[in-house]
Amino acid sequence: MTKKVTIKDIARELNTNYSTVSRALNDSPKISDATKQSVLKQAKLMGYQPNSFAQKLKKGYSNTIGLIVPRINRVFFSNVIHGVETIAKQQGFNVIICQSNESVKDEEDNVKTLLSNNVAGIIMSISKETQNESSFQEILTNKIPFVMFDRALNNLVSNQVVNNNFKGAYEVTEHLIKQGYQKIIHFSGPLYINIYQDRLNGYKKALADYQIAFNPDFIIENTLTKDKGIAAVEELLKQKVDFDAIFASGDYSALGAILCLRQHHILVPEQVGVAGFANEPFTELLDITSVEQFSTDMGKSAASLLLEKVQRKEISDQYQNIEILPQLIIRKSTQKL
Amino acid sequence: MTKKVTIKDIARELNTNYSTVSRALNDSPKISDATKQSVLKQAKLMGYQPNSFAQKLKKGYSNTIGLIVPRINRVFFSNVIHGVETIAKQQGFNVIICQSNESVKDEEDNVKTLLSNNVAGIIMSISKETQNESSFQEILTNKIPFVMFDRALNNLVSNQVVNNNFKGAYEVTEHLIKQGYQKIIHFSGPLYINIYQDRLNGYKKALADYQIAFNPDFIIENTLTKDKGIAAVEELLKQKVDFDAIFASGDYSALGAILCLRQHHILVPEQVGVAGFANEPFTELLDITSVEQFSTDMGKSAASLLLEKVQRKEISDQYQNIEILPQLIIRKSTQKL
DNA sequence: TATATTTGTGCAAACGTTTGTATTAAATAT
DNA sequence: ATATTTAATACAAACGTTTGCACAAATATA
Repeated sequence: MTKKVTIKDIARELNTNYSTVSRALNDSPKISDATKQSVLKQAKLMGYQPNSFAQKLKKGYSNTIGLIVPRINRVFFSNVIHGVETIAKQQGFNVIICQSNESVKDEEDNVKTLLSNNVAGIIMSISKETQNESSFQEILTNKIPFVMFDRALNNLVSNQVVNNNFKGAYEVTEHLIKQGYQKIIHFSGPLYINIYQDRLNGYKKALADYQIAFNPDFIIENTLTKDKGIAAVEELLKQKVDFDAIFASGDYSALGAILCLRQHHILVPEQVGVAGFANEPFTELLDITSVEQFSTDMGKSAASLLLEKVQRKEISDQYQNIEILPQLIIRKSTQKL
Repeated sequence: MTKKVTIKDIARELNTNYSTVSRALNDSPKISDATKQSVLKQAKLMGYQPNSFAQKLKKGYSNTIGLIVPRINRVFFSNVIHGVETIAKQQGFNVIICQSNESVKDEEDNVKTLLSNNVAGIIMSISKETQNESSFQEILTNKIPFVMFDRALNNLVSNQVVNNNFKGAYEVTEHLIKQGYQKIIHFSGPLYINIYQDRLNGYKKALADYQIAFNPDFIIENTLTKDKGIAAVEELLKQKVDFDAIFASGDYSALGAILCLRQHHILVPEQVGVAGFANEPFTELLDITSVEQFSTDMGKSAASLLLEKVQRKEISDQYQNIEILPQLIIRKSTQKL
C-alpha cells in the first residue's frame, strides 16, 4: 500500500502547522479564507483522505450504525436494508449489516461485533429462535440507542417499528366478504409468533363484524410455503370442505393454493378467491391480491428513529413505537365482482 | 453514554502496566499464563470492549472491506451480498455495503466513503451509467485490492468474477432446439451492455451449430420487462410471425410472453416454448425454464478473491479472472417432449 | 561462583486526528 | 505613541491501542 497522505504532510508542504490544516479542513471560523483555500487545494493535489479511525478515536464516536437482520437475501429484509441505507447515507452515517441466520448464537456474535466496532446505535429484527433479550443484553447495558423492527419481543420495552398485522388481515378479510365470499379458509403461520397471531385475530374480527360465524376448522396452521399451500388445498378438496375463499398469511401458500385450484379446474376468482400477505414481487406478476408491508418505509422509519436518538446523545427512557400501516392490494385473484 | 473501560483501567485494577494487559489480551507468548488468566478475568468482569478505532489506527489497516452494488434490494445483488458477507465473516472481516443507485455520481461518492473508511479492499459491480474507470480511479491510485463482478468494464484489466453468459445462452438455445423448437425468437437487453451481447452470441452460435439459419428479425432488442415482453408477443402475433419458441434474456420478459400467449390461448410449451434467464424466484414457482447464475457463489468467489489479495498485502499486477458457469434449469415451459 | 540465557514485565513512542491554550502579528482604541 | 483588542496561527496534549526496547528476576551454562 502506498503511504497515506496525512494533515502533517500537507502542513509541511505549506510551511504551516498541522492544527491549522485540521481546522482549515473542518472549515473552522478561526482560519482565514486564504489559508483555507490553499489547504483545500493542496489537500486535493496530494490526494488527501482523512483517516477516519483517527477521527473516530479522537472524537469518541462513530458515524456508523449497525443493522441485524435474520437474512440479507430475503425480499422483505433487503428492502428494509435499502430503506435504512438511504436514510443513514442522507445523514452521513454508514451501516454495518449483519445476518443472524435465524440463530441466537449468530445474533449474539453480531451484537459483539457491532459493539466492538463502536456503532452509534443498533437496529434489529430478532431471529425466529430468539425468545428473550439475552442475546442483546449487551446493547442495553452499553446504553446505545436501539430500535427493533418487524419481529420484536413483546415483553421488552424498546423503540419499535412494527407493521399493523391485525389491520392488514382485517382488511383482506373484509374485502373478501364484500366481494361475496362467505366461507373463508385461513392459512396461518405458527401461532406462537405474534405476527401470525395478530393476523388471525384480524381475520376473526372481520368475520365477527360482518356476522359470519367463526369456524375453527377453517384455520389451517403452518401452511406458509408453496408446497404446503398445495397440500392444504388438496386436503380440503379431498375432504369436500365447502369453502369459497382462502386468505393465506403468506404469499407463497396463496400461490400454492392457486396452482392447486387451477390444476383441479376450479376458477380463481370466480369460484374461489385467494389472497396472500406480504406483497411479494411475484404476486404483482401473477395478479394475486396481497398486503403491502412497506418494508422500505419500515427501514426508513427505523433508521430515522434510531438516528434521532443517536443525535440527541442522551439515552432517554422514553421509547417510541412506530406503527406502519399496511395496504391491501386488490388484484384479480379476489375480484369476483 | 457510559464511560468505556480501557486497558488502562484494567491495568490499574491489577496493579500492572497497560502494555501487559494489551499483550495478555492478544495472547502474546511473552506473557505468563497466570497473568493472562487474571487479565482475561478482569476484562470480562469490567465488561471490556476493545476500541476498534484505536486498534485500527495503530495497526494501520482495517478488517473491513467495501462492497458497491447498483441496488441492494434486487434478488441478484442481495444474493451476492449474502455470499460476500458469509465469506468475509468467516475470515473475520466486516463488510460496508454501498449502493450506487445506477448512478456514476453515487458510485464516486461510495468510493470516497469507502476509502476514507480505510477499507482493506473493494468489490464492485458497476452502474449501468458507468462507461469508464473514472469513478473508481481513486481505488486504483490508492492501490488497494479491487475485484469487479458481473458487470465489468471490458477495457479495464482487473480482478473479475463474471458469469459465462455466452455458455448460458448457448445451452438454453440448444435445449430449445433439442426439444424440437426451430423458430426461436430472442428477446434481448440493450446490446451495448456486454452481458446481453454475450447472450445473443451464444444464441447465434447454437443456431449455427445446429444448422438453423439466423434470422435478424427474430432478435427483439430492449424487451426485458414483463410489459415489454407482453407487447413484443402482441406484436409478433399481430404481424403473424411464424415462431415456435422464445428465449428471453431476462425472466420478466419471459413471464410477460407466457402471460400474453396464455391470453391468446396459445399453449406453453406445446405450441410455443419459453425460456428466461437469471432464475428469478418466481420462475421456479411458475415452472419457467431459466438459467441459474449462482449469485451467492459469485459473491463468495469475489470475496475469497479479494481477501486473498488483501491478506497477501502486496498488490501484484497479476489479475485473476474467475468465471462462474451458469446452469440451465429446465422446467415445464420448454418441455414439449 | 560468575556469567549467559531465558522469561516476564514496564516504559515510552507511535498511529492521525481534534481541540484547549499560548503565542504572534496586525488592527484598533486610547 | 502606547495600550488594548482582535485575528490568525502554533504548540502540545489527548483519544486507546500496539510494539520495540529496556530491564529485572529467574534459570541455565560454564
